Amino acid sequence: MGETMTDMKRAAQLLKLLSDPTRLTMMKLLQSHECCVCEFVAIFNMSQPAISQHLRKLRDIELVNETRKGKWIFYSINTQYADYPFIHNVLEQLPGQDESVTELEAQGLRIYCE
Amino acid sequence: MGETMTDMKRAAQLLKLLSDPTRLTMMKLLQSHECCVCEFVAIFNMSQPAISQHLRKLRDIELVNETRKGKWIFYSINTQYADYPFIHNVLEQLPGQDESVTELEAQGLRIYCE
DNA sequence: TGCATATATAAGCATATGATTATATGATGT
DNA sequence: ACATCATATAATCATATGCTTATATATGCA
Repeated sequence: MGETMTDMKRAAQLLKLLSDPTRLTMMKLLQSHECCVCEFVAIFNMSQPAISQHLRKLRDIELVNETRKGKWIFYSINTQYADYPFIHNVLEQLPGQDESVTELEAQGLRIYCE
Repeated sequence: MGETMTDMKRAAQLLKLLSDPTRLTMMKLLQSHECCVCEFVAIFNMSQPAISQHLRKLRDIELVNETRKGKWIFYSINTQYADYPFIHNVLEQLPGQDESVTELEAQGLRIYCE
């Protein structure tokens, strides 16, 4: 069990993507909930372009999928991604981030799409 | 099993340390062999100051120990480090780097200290 | 059609990163 | 004491990173 990364440069590149607190938390959140951009903006209390730029990095290597639902664009983890097991294993070691979503719901900022 | 990181910022900081190919490979190497600086210089074919500076970053947070043996300074993993299980788990997913050491031995560049 | 909302992109900028060269320190051996 | 080897540190520099502000694009609704 546990496929190993074939290439150290590749592994380092993936770790670099995860090495930003915002992106790392995003990925952890996405493990349990799809999120749209405006939810991330509320959770991280960060400007919308800043959030978009973090998501772009995750999207560029296809670590996340984007799906438009009406005026929102939802992001989700691309579990089909070749090196996803590696990422998954790292994320598994991190504390859950569900309070962020709970808080978001409490503030009425959670976006529900059918 | 598997203690989880308490803090996402801390986790991101550690991942950043591992996110450089040189440092990541160093850590993987150190999992099986103590190494001195000149061995790293030979393995990575990189300048001595560059190697020293990577080691410094690992040393600064006490992820590695240094021990002087004669004129050499050997580095080893500090397995007592609080977040070492986290690091270890990441490293376990990476391919072994033993060929580097084998090659080093073949070149007669391996340093043996009693 | 026109306006608001959601998101992406571009440009600019301050700071971080990782290398280089030059120099300092510390141990070994004569 | 001196020369040499191993390593660390300092200064410098090019590039990368992550934010900001401004603007573009796409959808939904009156």
